[in-house]
Amino acid sequence: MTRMHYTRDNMAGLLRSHDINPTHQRIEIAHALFSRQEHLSADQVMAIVNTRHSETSKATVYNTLKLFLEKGLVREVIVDPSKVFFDPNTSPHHHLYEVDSGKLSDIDAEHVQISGLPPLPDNMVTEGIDLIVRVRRKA
Amino acid sequence: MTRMHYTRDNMAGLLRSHDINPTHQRIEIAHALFSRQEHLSADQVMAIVNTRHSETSKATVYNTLKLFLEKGLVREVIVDPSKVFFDPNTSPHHHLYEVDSGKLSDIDAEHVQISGLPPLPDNMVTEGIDLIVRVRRKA
DNA sequence: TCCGGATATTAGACAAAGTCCAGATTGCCG
DNA sequence: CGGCAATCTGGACTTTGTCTAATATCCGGA
Repeated sequence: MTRMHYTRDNMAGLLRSHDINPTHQRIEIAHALFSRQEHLSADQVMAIVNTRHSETSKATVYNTLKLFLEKGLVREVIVDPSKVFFDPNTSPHHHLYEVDSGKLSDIDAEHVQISGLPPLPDNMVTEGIDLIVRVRRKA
Repeated sequence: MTRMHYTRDNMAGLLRSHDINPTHQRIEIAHALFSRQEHLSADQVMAIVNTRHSETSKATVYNTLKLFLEKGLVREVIVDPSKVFFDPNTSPHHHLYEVDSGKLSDIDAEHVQISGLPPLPDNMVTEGIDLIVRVRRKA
């Protein structure tokens, strides 16, 4: 996979390719997530987008992140009871969570094997498997 | 493992064995969790404990659940962004989460193998590995 | 028994994350 | 330009959880 530049223009294309109407606010929010390639909470996204002067309302940030989620542009990572993180990396991967610092990083799923899971009932489909390794700094 | 009765008297013993002073409120909260053997949120615990007449304050419910957590009597399950579940089953196991209904059930860890996780940095220790299988009812 | 300190509990104010709504803006198409 | 649909907005609201200062309970010793 070639390294690409996450310019605002490219964001517009990315949004369109996911069937999302690329408005100014949506482009800024996508840019915040993708240019950093980091896990961000809604709060953090709002702070980034509104650094210079307030441009985007809280409601829009939440609506947009939910929209991105539905359209498969980002993933939701639930590791901290107090806030949800949004992950611009949608390729299969797991997470490493440092409980004291709150730092969250990716674990490539490529070499991780999970076996022995019991079969699901017929009327159920797997939506996703989340593997979270919680670590702590040694005393 | 023999089936046991989760009487309030047995709860007192259980608390003592975990180095917890068995007060009336703590016994009631432990009883709510262990007699049901279910995943309960703080809200649900409070509702159960206060069914007949209000007996236990919100602060005490939260304090007590946090205490149980520290003492290793229960586990915390973070699957729903809006609330934390407390799990009286502390033996190694994973979770199955039905996203539409919010129903949460256990997956015994005995036959599940997870391999290929990358090594941790030297100064880190694993606190726990959470595996959550998210399922949805077929359309 | 009574006292004193340590431990627990409480009500209610507070904080943070997220939702909701009704009105204002924007952008597009004829 | 006029109108419609989609989007955005401020702000009120809800929910989950925390904090604090005051009160209650428990227990050991004199």
